[in-house]
Amino acid sequence: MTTVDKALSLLEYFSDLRPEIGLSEFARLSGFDKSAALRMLGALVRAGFVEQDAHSRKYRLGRSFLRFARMREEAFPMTQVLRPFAERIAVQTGETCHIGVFSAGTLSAGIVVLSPQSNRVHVAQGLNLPFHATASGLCFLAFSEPPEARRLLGEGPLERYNAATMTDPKQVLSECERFRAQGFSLSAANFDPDVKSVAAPIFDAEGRVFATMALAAPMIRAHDSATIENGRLVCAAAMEATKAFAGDVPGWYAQIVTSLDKAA
Amino acid sequence: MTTVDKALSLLEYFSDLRPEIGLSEFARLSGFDKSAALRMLGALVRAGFVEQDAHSRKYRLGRSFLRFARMREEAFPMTQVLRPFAERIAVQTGETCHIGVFSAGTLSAGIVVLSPQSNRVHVAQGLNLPFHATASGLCFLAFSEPPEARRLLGEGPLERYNAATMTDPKQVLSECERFRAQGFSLSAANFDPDVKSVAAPIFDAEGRVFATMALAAPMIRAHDSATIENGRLVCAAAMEATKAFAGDVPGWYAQIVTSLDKAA
DNA sequence: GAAATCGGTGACAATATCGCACCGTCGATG
DNA sequence: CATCGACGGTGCGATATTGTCACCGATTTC
Repeated sequence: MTTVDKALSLLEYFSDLRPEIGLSEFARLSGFDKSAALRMLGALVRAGFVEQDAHSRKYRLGRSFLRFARMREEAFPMTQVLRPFAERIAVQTGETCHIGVFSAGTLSAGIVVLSPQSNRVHVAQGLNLPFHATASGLCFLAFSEPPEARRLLGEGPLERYNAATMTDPKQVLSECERFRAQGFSLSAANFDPDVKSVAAPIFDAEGRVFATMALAAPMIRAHDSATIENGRLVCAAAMEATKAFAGDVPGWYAQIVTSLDKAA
Repeated sequence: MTTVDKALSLLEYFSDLRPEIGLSEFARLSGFDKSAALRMLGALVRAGFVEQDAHSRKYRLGRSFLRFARMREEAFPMTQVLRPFAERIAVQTGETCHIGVFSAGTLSAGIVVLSPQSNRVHVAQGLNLPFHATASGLCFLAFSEPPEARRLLGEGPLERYNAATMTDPKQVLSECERFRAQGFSLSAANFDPDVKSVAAPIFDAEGRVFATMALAAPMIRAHDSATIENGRLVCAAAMEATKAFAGDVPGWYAQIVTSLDKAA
């Protein structure tokens, strides 16, 4: 682990719930010495990645992110390209659609299109999507390389969100095998007790999954036939999205999707 | 200069014109050895700040910026708060308004609201605003601490964009003194030969300028009386924006603005 | 008003980084 | 089609940066 890794890892402690962090707090969270943390924070401040409140002396994310995010979207318009697919399928199915984007070890809701219905599932923009307890997360694991999937899950036991949450990594991985064969993942009440979701993978130019498209329905509407149909639709939409993004759909995956279509 | 500084400085070589950079190119641009550049890039890749095209092996900005930019806006909604002020003044004056945001040594157009008129000045989102040749840049210098301003300008000679561009730092700084006393900056044909602009400072919670609000008009509409009126309006709007952002308007600056209003 | 916690500093031993030589590969050029 | 140059990337010893700990004054807590 280089010093740069360590410095950048500090940023991961920020979240919607913890938008400001003090020096000692950083040291405690990261296990680094205060003096080391301070030096790294200094560099992050100089680069504009964090800024310090002059009064409270706490640190928060800096302005540079806005600048670089804009440049990235300009050069490589991922959000713009993927959003229309999420919009279309949200209207088509009447359910909330979100796209989970993987970066630096975490999967989060990068694009959210809420269902047009009044009884709908709400997903907050930027919400963290745990790998073992959401359709998006399970889908990501299912279509990642198995060693990578194991690494992301860790040793376990996994955090429990409610009664149906799977907490054993082994169980999660075996479920993932099923999802991989089936083309999309399923999650019923693993995260939110009243929500049932399906998710399909979006691949990058190297044929690696980097995002997932998910449909989340209130349990009351999620009878089996609707769920299967949603699965089929989300697979088709995710595959189209992959192509629009200049991604590479692996041949074996395209086959699964076409056979799903034939079955319908 | 710590290693973290060096690693993060690599990101500054990306731009709209140079969205992808190879390893040797990085080494040449930065002056670091290839091996050192590679190690730093590795850390940036692991953190999701750059990603590598598997085919061309070139590097580009990564997905993490989207995630952090969203978190920053969520916790600290700068863009959302400032935009309405730019919109209002663009309608009021009929000219293009942009807000220049400073981060990591550069000023760039973070918010742009184009004039409703058909003959209007176009400013690209994210455009770099040179300190010595734009109203925004001059305004930023004028209201920064003088040593900071000198540091940002460098030794000179400054880049020339056309005949009217000031290329001597001394000249620029003396102009800035005038702007500081007057409350807003002026730039006629310094950057674009057919554009005349005014800009006023937006202050952070510590009373330091961190952004500028600028109005840019086609030369044909920019007679003296219109320019002075635009200056007055942009000062008032920038001051309101500062307050909405929980910024601290220095007393002496508020005085200048009220005396401008009285004169009108 | 004493104790704990805060942000931050300084210095030395420990360790990661710098810089160089070198490798295999690719694409252009004669 | 052989050569050349530029590419991305590797391995290693000399060396500069980092980790660690003691300590500082200022605030906050009790």
